[in-house]
Amino acid sequence: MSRIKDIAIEANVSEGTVDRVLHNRGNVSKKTEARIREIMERHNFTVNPIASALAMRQKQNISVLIPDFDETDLFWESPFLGSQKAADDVKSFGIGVTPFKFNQNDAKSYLKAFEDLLLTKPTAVIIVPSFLNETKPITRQLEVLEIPYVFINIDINGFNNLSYIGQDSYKAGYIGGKLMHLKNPNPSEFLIIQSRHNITENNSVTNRINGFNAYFSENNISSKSKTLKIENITNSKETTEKLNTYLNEHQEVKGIFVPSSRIHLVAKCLNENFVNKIVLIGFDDTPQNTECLLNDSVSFIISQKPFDQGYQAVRLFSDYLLHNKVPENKLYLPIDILIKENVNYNKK
Amino acid sequence: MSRIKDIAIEANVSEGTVDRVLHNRGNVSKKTEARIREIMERHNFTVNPIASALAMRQKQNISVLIPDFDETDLFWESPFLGSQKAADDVKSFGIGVTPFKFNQNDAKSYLKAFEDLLLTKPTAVIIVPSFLNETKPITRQLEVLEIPYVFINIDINGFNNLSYIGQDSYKAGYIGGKLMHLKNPNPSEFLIIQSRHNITENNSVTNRINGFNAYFSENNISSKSKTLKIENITNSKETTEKLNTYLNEHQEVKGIFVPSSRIHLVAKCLNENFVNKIVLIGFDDTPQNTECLLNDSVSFIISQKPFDQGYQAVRLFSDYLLHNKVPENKLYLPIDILIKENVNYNKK
DNA sequence: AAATAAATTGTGTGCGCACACAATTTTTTA
DNA sequence: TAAAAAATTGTGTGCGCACACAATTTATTT
Repeated sequence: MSRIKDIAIEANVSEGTVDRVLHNRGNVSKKTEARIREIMERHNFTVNPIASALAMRQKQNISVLIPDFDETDLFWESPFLGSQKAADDVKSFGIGVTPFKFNQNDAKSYLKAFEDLLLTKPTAVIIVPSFLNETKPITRQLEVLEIPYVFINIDINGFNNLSYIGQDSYKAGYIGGKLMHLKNPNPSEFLIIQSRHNITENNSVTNRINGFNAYFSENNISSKSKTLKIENITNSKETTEKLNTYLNEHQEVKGIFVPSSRIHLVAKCLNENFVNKIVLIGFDDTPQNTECLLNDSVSFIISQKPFDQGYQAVRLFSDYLLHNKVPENKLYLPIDILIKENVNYNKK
Repeated sequence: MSRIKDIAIEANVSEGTVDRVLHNRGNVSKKTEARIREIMERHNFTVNPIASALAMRQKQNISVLIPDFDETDLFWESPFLGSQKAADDVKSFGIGVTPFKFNQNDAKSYLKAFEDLLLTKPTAVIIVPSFLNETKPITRQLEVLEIPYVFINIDINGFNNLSYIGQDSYKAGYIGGKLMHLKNPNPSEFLIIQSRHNITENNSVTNRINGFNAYFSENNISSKSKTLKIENITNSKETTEKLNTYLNEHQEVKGIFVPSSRIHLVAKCLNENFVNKIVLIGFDDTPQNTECLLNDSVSFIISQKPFDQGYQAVRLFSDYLLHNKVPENKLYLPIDILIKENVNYNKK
């Protein structure tokens, strides 16, 4: 592998000159620049990233704008851990990764976290765009400063994000429909549960529901679905009451589809007599949901690989910042089908 | 992040001494060694792998002993590509990865490839132990030379391999049983197909079959399975004849389980009139098998993540060689359940 | 106690690159 | 044509570590 020194010798110039054309620093005559470029190309020259990283020392700084997590909702822990793992992988290349957390129920905290973030002068930003309106001014600022950004988990359009990393929600919902049908091959009725939370959150829930329903219509299956809204699904009393009341009144319901990570709440609130009769399908392998698979209260969990979202986003930026590698516009992660028997092999 | 220099200053010694204890080179009095170790631990010191790699220059050399692949059997392409990808990730750390391929039907080529491999003086070896008997002398040589080795894909016991990276075959077969049952909830009869090839190859096929059957017995499901041996499954004529003759004589068969990557051959040879009546479940998302999912001839493919096997093995050794990180004895990869709708998201 | 051997510790160089700064050459101006 | 300015090119240092080699201290022998 040829080094800057080798190129310099062959071009009959000093290493500094090669360095100049390499980094487009200018101040090189067109003639020698052309000569050097030719030699570099001929030798297929690439800088030794190791030596480069060592010389540069922590120059790149990736910031992550991500919802906070606690015991009641651990979902966002995974992307966070993923970004940490990736940070560990790339820290030797002089890339730092700094998380900035916000309350996903409070748009103001989103803006506030971004302010803090901006003060640290990041060279790239990873965003979970929980709030559509507030995301506009944020991305505008980044664009003015020429700081590239990607979205993870929530795929919103009309922005100049370098890439989106996450699930194809529609397809994931579609798979949910297929699995539900698999467990209930005969024409049946299914219940889709929505919570207030889902509405403000993002449109991936909507896409999942559309995908779920599309499976049945596209395949001419006469099964139908209805939607039950539970304002505050984290409130056990409300959920228990609404859910079981509905099911008592609609004995024809054979399955419940929860297009969010809250399937465990539904499983918990379900009356004993329904547990073995109704098929539950939900999203995201949080610890609580995993537990539901293991105790047989939930049949399938569709995972959107949250860990990988964080991990890949950081790696994507590393490649972009270090090697100018332009990523795909959409990086759809695998849609994992988790059951009791394979869920434990997916732990990180 | 503290450097060797910082440790040296605090311990009141030179950098060379710290270096000695760091690499266990000896020639350090117990007293100062203890002092240095204490300081390193307190500061949570780790060497800067970048600087380390730069100083060492390509000293580590990981060799991979892996079956060859061609158009008729692309399975081994994935682990190969995985190792290449990982090689790319770590090459800057001075780690080279060299593949050595053998014919998986020819034990001699296995030994021959190993001979070539040994001549390159590898510092670590990744092995697909296709041949049990021949693996013994191979590993013995490695042990004499104190070269660490791991197995991927095929989990054989009684060796001093640093780790095994691959699938839990039994569990994967068990999941195959569950999926088969899901598609055929009523008591049914299933057919398991074995080829001569499987026998010499490895015991993961056996484990998958055991797992498959275990699902039914453990859950008190009265479905039964029978085994059909097809000597040379790659021979279309033989396969077509044996398969359809059997099925004609056993109309009660509702599903076929192929515990190898050859499900596409079965799908191809299946008579028209059986295609929509019999559920097919197989392993490994090779291009041919993927095609079968997409054209609905196969219901489920269980993937053992062959790409990841190659990738993880190289990464595992990197961590081991560079940071002395001792790996798990068994690194079981996720068991992916692939269907028509999610198979394309798993492409690399 | 001096001489020798052994154990322990210190020093210097290079890995390939980035970047500040110095030196040189070329062009422009007076 | 000499002096000043601009353009171009060269030089040196440090990033943190590995490792060969040199220097020093301590233990052993005569």
